[in-house]
Amino acid sequence: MAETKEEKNGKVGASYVVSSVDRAIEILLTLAERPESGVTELAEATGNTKSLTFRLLFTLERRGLVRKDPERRSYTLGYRALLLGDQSRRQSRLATTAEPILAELSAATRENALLLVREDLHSICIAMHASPEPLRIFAAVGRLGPLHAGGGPKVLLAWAPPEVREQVISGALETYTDMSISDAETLEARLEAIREAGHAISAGELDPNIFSIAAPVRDHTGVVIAALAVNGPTARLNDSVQDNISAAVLFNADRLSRMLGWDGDSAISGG
Amino acid sequence: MAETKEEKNGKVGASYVVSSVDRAIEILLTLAERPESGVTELAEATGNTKSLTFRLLFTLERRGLVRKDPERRSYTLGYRALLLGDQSRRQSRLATTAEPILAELSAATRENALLLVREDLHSICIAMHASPEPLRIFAAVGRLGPLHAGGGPKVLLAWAPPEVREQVISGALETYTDMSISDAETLEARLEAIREAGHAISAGELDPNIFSIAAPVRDHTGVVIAALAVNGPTARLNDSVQDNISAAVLFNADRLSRMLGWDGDSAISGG
DNA sequence: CGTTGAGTTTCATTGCGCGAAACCGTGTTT
DNA sequence: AAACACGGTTTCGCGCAATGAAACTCAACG
Repeated sequence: MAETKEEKNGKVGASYVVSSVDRAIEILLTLAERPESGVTELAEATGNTKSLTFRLLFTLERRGLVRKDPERRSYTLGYRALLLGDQSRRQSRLATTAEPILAELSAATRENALLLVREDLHSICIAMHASPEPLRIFAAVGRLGPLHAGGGPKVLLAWAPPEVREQVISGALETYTDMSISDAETLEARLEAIREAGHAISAGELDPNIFSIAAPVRDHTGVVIAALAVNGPTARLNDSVQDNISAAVLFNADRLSRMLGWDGDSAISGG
Repeated sequence: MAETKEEKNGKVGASYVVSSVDRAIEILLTLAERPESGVTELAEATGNTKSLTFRLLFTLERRGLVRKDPERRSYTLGYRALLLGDQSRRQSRLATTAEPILAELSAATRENALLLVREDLHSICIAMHASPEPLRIFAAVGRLGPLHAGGGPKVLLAWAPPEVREQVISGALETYTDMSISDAETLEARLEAIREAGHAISAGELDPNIFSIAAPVRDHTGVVIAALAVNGPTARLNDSVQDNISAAVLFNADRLSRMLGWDGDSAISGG
């Protein structure tokens, strides 16, 4: 293994990366965030030449991962991408098991219910059920986030292996709002508090108007593998609502853990 | 444009395709069908060398499109693929609009409800709602199928542009069961009948135990852009069920068309 | 009818993708 | 416990395929 993943040097991280493939993926991800882009626009966004961008799009289109708009002036993600997303979900025991729980949790709290996992030094939402309310937080499955801000992410970080915690804590703690934690010691203390309490409650860390309440999900070995979270507009949060949501999140996180084969004690904090 | 897509010659279809990207996509698609594959297995399945397969997987993993199993002996689609699938759906007006209709149609008929579109000479399912029954057809979004077999595909073909129809009809009509249409004239007659009736009913063409009832969906210009279909086990099909499902499919296909801005007459058959 | 800006195509050059083969580490057989 | 088998990983060097630059085409606009 050694340093297959030595990426100290910003974006260069070469080693075994096939660069054309990497650039193609970048185009797909760009297109995911910004549909209806043209060749030139994508070329600029990804920093590649027009010719290359054109050829990559051509390749992707042939496989159905990308689709030309009829009017022939822009590209969008193609229907074949649906297959990848769908199969990815099916292939994840965690995501499929969580689905009904997310539905119930969302119905009970009337807010978004999400399931997050950690991937390297990021959090990623792998499943979600949207709030029934007209005013709701927009969230998308598959998008990367930080580990040091927000309820779900902090839960993941609190129970992450020490070397991960250290890397995050000693790294640059990006601030998103003036509620974001930017100080290493504060963060460490908060994580300890979260482990103690068994869940995290945060508000305004990623966006001033969003709160999030989250609890850890364990696999059959007791390791924390995900965070079950509820988030919504802070406008709807008050003490009694907070207590209700906390209880629901804790209950359902525990239930999910047990569905995954865990039979330990909810109070343990090892990870 | 000219012959950018000249692929007469089987698999070679070169022109603007960046081959490493193409092979990477092939790995993703293989992984979609066959999770938990190892490097060697994938190398054999895709006909590439181990080294190349390894490098491509490495590249894909770095981007989260692929994920190593903890025990380090196999790969699975990664969580980042969820983003592509999800965003692809969101970006498709058709798919998002159809979602509630599929849910209702499935609930009303107690069978799978699907929405299919044509992509070149294939059909592809872009959205579906599964039957509530324990015995149900397994179907996956994003998978390619033929145009000449099955209810939905035949609807797509019936209203496809003439050149597409000709290509399919004059091509090799693969047979899946002994009910599959393998004869050009029979197919042509069936398509005409489908246009006449405004919907298609077929049974056992793709699989001996599956029936399918489908109707066309039109966009605001009146062009047929999709097929709304219900499929299920032939064991549950009888005359009255067939009538009910046909009515429900026709009604909902029309409703969907109108939600997409069509305001013409259901009886027209132009494409 | 010129101009602009997009997408497309050509071309030549060379960097990097690629296959072959050695290497390593783990689990299995004797 | 040594030998084996099998998958994943790494190295190496060749040659071609990926790439950037620039020409070209075509619509849209005025």
